[in-house]
Amino acid sequence: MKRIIFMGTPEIAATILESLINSEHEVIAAVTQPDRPKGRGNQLTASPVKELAVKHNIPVLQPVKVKEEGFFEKLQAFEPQMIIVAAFGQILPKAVLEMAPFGCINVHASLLPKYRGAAPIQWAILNGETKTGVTIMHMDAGIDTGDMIVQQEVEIAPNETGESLHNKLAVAGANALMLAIEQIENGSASRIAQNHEEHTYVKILDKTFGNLDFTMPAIVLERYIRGLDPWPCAYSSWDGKNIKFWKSHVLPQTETKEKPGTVLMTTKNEIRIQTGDGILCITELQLQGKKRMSAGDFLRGNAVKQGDLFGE
RNA sequence: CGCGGGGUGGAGCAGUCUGGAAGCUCGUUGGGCUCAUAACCCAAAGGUCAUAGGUUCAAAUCCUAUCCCCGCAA
Repeated sequence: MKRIIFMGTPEIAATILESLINSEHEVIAAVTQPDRPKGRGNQLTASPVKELAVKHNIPVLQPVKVKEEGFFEKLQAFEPQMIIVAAFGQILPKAVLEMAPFGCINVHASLLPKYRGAAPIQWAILNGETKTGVTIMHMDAGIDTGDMIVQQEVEIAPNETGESLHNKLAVAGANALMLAIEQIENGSASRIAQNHEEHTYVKILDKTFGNLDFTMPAIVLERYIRGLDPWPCAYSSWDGKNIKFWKSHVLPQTETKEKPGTVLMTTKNEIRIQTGDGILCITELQLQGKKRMSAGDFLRGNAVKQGDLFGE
């Protein structure tokens, strides 16, 4: 039984925090990013981690910067034996990394040393990987470079979305973490250095990333639609309006190539769009201001015609 | 008070500016055609036009308030 300080912010961190709360260990404080204005009306919104912590009466700390004056002392006052970090969103100074006797443990959603960085889940799908996983490691000064304790693989299904994979990894991450903590406690934890030469680093995603470039192959665009679901979401434009894509599949090229982005035809249930290589069939989408709906529903009220161009 | 779109038969939309008998594409049901059909033809059912007030001879349409859904920006 350890006195643990948890640091994390988004949904995946909340899932891991929940498993800690349900474990024999004592979560004595949660550190998360400050509340931010969010959504319509710019309501100040608490992070998922904060919400969960508040629900369980766990003290919440929300430093703007971990390095800010006096914060280290606040942490120290809790006398943590271990610090668990999962998608926290801030770089931790050395003093914090070294303050707990049992160290600073990180949960990362990839099989390190691959996919270091901020968006490993989405990138695994975008790159067409068939498996990914989670890594539990000792944190060091680099970004996702620490020695590894436990790894757990997770299959990526052909229809995997960013959301479904995120959920799988959250569960796997929680399980792997429990195992790692147990091993640390009984002294059996391994400490495997990463093969740094094989590392890859993925960049953080932003909104503009979802703007589909139809000159890319259909097979890649289909991955974008899955991998960027639910955020930041693959989108394009039609008739001057923004339109999000939620579900699609790919057909091999059968006719003469048109300009990428051109609507080749519409059927009862899908919109077929020319890409740089192959045909992308959209089956579920969302027009700005509207709910997401099947392509069939969409076509009943919106006159998408052969020859229409997406993305302009 | 961040900006904006929308709530119309089961689904997706038009109609609202310029008040005056509720429409389109589908779906459903029945019938027909066909070797057959997700195709075609004929017919039918189904809507207090988000809610509550107001203006008017008359409101989906104009005015006021409320509820709900969604896009953008952060």
